[in-house]
Amino acid sequence: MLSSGVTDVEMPEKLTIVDIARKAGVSIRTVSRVLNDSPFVNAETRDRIKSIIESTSYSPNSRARGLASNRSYLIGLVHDDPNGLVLDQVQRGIVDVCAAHAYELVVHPCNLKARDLIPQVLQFARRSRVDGIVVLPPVSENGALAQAIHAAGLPAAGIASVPVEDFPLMIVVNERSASAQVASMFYGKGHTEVGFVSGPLDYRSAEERRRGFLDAFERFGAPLAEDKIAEGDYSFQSGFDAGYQLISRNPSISAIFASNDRMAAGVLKAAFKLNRRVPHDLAVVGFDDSDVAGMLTPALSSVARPMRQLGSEAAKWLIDTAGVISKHETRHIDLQIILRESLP
Amino acid sequence: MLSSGVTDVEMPEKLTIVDIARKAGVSIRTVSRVLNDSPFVNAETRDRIKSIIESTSYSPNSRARGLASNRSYLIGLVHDDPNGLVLDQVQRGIVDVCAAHAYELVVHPCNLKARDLIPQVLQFARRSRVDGIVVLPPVSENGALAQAIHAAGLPAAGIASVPVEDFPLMIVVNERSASAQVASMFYGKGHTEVGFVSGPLDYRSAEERRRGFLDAFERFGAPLAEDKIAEGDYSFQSGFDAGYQLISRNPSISAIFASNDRMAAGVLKAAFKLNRRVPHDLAVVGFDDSDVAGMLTPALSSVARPMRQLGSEAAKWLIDTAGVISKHETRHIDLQIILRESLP
DNA sequence: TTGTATGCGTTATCAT
DNA sequence: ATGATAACGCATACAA
Repeated sequence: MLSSGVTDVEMPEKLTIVDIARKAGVSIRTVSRVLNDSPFVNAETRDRIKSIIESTSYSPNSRARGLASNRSYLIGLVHDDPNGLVLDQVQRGIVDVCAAHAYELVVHPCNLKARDLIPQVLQFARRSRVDGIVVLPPVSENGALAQAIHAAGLPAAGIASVPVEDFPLMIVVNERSASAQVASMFYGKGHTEVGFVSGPLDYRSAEERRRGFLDAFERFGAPLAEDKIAEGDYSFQSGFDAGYQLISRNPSISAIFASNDRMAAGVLKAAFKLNRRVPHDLAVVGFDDSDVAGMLTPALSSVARPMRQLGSEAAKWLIDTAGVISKHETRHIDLQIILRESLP
Repeated sequence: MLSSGVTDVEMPEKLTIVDIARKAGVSIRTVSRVLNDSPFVNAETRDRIKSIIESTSYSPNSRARGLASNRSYLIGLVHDDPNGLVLDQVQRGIVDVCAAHAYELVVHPCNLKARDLIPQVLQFARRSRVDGIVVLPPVSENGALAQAIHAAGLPAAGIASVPVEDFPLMIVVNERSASAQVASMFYGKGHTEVGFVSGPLDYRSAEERRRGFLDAFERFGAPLAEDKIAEGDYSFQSGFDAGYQLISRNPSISAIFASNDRMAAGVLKAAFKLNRRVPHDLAVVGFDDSDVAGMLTPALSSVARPMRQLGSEAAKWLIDTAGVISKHETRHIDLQIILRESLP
């Protein structure tokens, strides 16, 4: 079976549970007990076996394990184009937890706009036989997908800005309230004439951020006029266009909140073109606290989501419940605004 | 075995090869042949079985498959902190290929500076039993790790700026020559007084980029003086410091090449602080063509690596060779410079 | 507390 | 061209 290629040197022969059992002079059943932390093992026996396992580089074959126990020890991650920083952080958060439980992380980048998104994701789950999946926004906002996942009996943790039914674990990132906080900061610092760059309104996150910000200003008795609101599509260019429009049409504007960092970067550029100095003439705040925030000139203040922690939480829940889901659970996460140069 | 939790609705019963065999009125051996594209099957029988598989949502259990064939159908990705864009692109590139071959991608973010990096990576490979791994820079630059991986008999594809021995497939990204191209562009556009911001010289990539750029200017007969070279650590702040120093000490400088986009962003900021207009007074070029490049003001020209394609190539090789490595192979990849506003 | 034996869903050897 | 059947490495019902 093994190849005879040139690289096929004496690679350490694969040990099995049988080898360990023989070395320890016990049956494989006992070794299995030790591997699975069964309490019904003589302490001394357990220690002996454990030390043997330590000294050899034995690692139980998770495929065999999964085959016997009907689990895969795999967690899936389904996402589409979050900014890179988010992706890295989430993955690390998940792996942090996985490593401690001998689980692995399988990733499935997908295309939110694809017609066959749902069958694709389901097929991924079937093929890989992951024990559960973590779904990131904006994919997580797709209710039909969540429903399909649920119907397939696949444990899933959704991370989104609003509760999405059908996710057994729903981690709701409180973007609306964070956006309201941005409004408060603006208002508190004396910005009464402000602009808002919305994301595409078919994204729930965009809607949340919008409502949070606009409603707050209404409560302050200073609702934004139509011409102080622009809709972008989360792209840099759309942010530039929106910013350019807002600023040139409303010379009195002293602050702009953009629904993500990309668009905020576009606003900064528009301000530059229009000779507005940030933050002197115009304060700007973005959303995501992505990689770029600190690299822009001026550095961008932004709303941060603790993605690594969220990844860990989701993974921990999936592993702990081990497929036995007794009831759905919703958690709410509050966000923090990272202040940099663009909002003094 | 199955839980009785509330979510445990009628989930589509799992079909096995036995079910398919029965439906088709053949033995499982024949179904297995079809699944593995064996030529020794009657065309008609094959079609019948295939259509049955299509109509049911049967998907072979890769765990059982792996157990029997001693493969996992898993590809591992080992990396540490490339910029997020790189990560997403590489993962998509790998998954593109994996999906077509019923493989999955398992990720292992690690810490390059960790003392136990090597045992950690090896343990990851043992535990997950991946069939092969892709190692991204800068982790791939660690020769000792490559050696250990090789000694463990684990098929691996390394992506780095220089050939690293012991990687059966070595994809060398020609960063030196790309950097020389940047030098040529500078020189061709009349920039003779230029600055260079190097990465930390214990990174091979930093060394390559440095050599490429500096050597080129030597060949032009315009070698850079010491005070036109600064060393950063790939961070934004170090780029700012380096840029500030270079510009203030050398008022005549008309172009700066920074070894990555983060530092280039810092240079842009330094230029801004020192009232140099980019690109009018100062041209700037970065490296990575990361997410930020297009979002900076002015937009940053940068050297791009085709990470998605590289991911695909690496995965394809790992899957095609299927563990049977007859000889080591080295491929060279040329890069492209993406021109934006910062280099007119 | 420990061991025996069966089965998980495939692949692959050996028949036929 | 097709079919029994023994692995593969482990978990677990059942015995002891």
